[in-house]
Amino acid sequence: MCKKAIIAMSGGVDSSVAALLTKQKGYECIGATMKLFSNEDINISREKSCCSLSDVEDARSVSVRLDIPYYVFNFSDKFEECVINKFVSSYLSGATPNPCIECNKSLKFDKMFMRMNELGFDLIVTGHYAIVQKDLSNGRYLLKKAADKSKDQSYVLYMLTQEQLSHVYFPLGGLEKSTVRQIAEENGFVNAQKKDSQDICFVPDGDYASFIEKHTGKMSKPGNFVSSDGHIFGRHKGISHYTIGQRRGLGISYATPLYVTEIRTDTNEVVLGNEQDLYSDTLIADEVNLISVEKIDEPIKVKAKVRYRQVEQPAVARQLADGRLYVKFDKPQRAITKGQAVVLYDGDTVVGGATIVKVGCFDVNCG
RNA sequence: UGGGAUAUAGCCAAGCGGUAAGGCAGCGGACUUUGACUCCGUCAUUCCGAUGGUUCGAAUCCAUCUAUCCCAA
Repeated sequence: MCKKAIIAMSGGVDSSVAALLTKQKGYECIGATMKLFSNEDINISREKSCCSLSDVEDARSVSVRLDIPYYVFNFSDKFEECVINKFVSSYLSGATPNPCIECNKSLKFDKMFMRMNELGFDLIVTGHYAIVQKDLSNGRYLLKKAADKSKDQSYVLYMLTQEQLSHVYFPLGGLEKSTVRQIAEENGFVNAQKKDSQDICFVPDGDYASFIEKHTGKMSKPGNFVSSDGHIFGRHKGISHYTIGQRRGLGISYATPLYVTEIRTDTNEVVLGNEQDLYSDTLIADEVNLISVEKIDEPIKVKAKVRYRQVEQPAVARQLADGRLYVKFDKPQRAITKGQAVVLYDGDTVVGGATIVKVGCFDVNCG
């Protein structure tokens, strides 16, 4: 019997080609774009966000060409609740969130799954560059890096559960990006040459700090830039304007480049220091999701990365008694940041990941 | 108003008679489905505090003025 797939179509070239490939595979397909927020609300042009009118038009155009039904699902309430609110509160608490991961977790692979079940479909298909495989030895579904390592998106998919993995399909996992564009070209897709998306979709002008001010209705609160030994460099624009490791936009002239090394919410201070002050080798992360293993009883050697587009670094990981993840890198890493995700790899396989909550150079003895 | 010192781009700063380094900040771009980092480009078109002078030629030497700082009063 033929599988029924919902293609999550953003309007971009990747998900469009994913739809084509899924259809070619003989699945019964429908295309769906998630309406995540109202563009009017955030006062942006139609061109640049992930579910703007023009994106919907592009997705619809491709769906027509593929002769598959096309729908727009309004998930804006959930998006506001799960992505935007978390994004804002994370920044206000001095952390740096990754909203794309949260969106994948709460929308693409959760809300969309509910819709999939309601409609009696079997699969969610997206244009992500990653590979899902079943480990025949233990029956677990594995998430692996894409063939095109420069486009690999397994990092932003670490939170997929076994249940979700058993119902997703990533047709682009084995393809090069250039091939995907070529396929789009050959099939006359309107978005074949459309630029890759970037920036936060609901903050297309990149000014997320202003977005937070508008969303909360409160102006960010200026405070002092200080050094670790208490010297005051000047005034900052408000904690949410900064992230660990940030260099540009500080507006402080100094003999050497200055970087944000610490954000102190209690005193509303932003600590600046040198490049070498940014390195630390240990972190603790919560909201753990493990994929290739059920749990980590004994410390395991892994490769780990603490941000998208970082080459994985050797580390030892283990779970603490409370379930949180403890990761110690062989070598100190630059600008490990609270709120970002740490993702563990065993070769090309994602072991699991979690949200960083504590960073430093320390040891944890209790198991 | 005795003595000493310094005045170079938004900030710091090299230059020591031969036609204005560099760093920071800023700006532009590349990279990127998060924020960053990084990389590339740009940033004093004969005003180098001002005015004169010496010299083929001065930011660099001289004089005066102005400003600021320090020490004495």
